[in-house]
Amino acid sequence: MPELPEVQTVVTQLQKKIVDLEIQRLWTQWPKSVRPTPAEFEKRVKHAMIIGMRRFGKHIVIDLNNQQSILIHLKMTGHLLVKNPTNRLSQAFKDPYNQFIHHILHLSNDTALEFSDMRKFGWMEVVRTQDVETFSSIASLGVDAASDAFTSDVFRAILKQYSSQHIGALLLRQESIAGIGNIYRSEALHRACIRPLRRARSLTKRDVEKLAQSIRDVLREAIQKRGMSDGDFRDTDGREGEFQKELGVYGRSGKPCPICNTSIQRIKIAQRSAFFCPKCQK
DNA sequence: CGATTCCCCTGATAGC
DNA sequence: TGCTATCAGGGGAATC
Repeated sequence: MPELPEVQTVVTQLQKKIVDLEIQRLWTQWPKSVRPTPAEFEKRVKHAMIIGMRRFGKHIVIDLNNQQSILIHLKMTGHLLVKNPTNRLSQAFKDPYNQFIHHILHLSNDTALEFSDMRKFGWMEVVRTQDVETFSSIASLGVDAASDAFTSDVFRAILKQYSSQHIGALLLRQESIAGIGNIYRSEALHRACIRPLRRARSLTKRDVEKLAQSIRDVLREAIQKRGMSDGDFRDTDGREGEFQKELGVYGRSGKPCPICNTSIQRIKIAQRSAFFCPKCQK
C-alpha cells in the first residue's frame, strides 16, 4: 500500500527516466480508472512532452509541456513500471503482479509507463496544470510529513486542534498531515513509544517532539530503502522495496517486539488495523 | 460540522 | 480437496 516513501520512490525514479519523453498514445483495459474518460485523457496528453514530476502527499503529478498535468493515485495496490528495450526482459519484470497492468502510456524512445493495480482502486486523471493545486483531494491536504514545514510546533498545533482524537487516527488524516498511511503510523508510534489509542491532548510536549522526529526518521529511512513491499508494491524497475525488513510492529501481531520481545497486539483504529507493543508503548 | 458507514476490488485466508 | 463467506484497505460519498 503505497504511502509517502513508496510514492516518493516512484516520483524520484520517474524524474530520472521519463522527463523529456513524449506521450504517444494510451492503452487501457479498465476505463473507469482513467478520467475524465480514456478518449479525453488521450486527446489532452497525446504528443505532449513530460517536463517534470511532483508529489503531493500520496498523489503523483506528471507535468506536461502543453499546460496539462496527469494526476495519479496508486491507492492500495497500484504501482508504475517504466519499460524500455533495455530493461523490458529483465528478471524484475517477470513479477507476478505484471498480470495486473491495466493502463499503458506509450512514450517516445520505445519507452512505456505501465500502471499495474491488482485491486483497481488507483486512478489517473488529466487536469490543467494551473488547476493541480486546487484539485480537491490535493487542495485539502495538510502539511507534508516529509517537508521542512512539518515541525514539532506545527505538529503540536494540529494535535491541539484535534485534541480529542486518538493519535493513531489523527496520523491518518491527510487533511492534517499528508503522506502517512497505515504502515508508517504504527511504525512511528512504536518508535516514539506512544500507544495509538492515546488522545492527542494527552501527549506531552516531549511526546510530540519525539513523535514528530520518529515520523521524519521512519519516512526518511523508508525512502532510502525504496519503500516497503509486503505484497505488491514495486518500484519503477519492478523491484521490491527493502523497508519491510525494518518493520518493528506493522503486520506483526502475535510476533515479538524487536525491542522487548513482548507479543505485538493488533487493534482497529479509524477502521484500520493498528499494531503496537503493549510494553514499549505507553 | 464531525463521526460513522458504505463502497470500490480481488487475492488471501478462514470455515465447513 | 474444494467451495463459499469474510476480510483488508485509501479515501471519497453518503448518511447519521
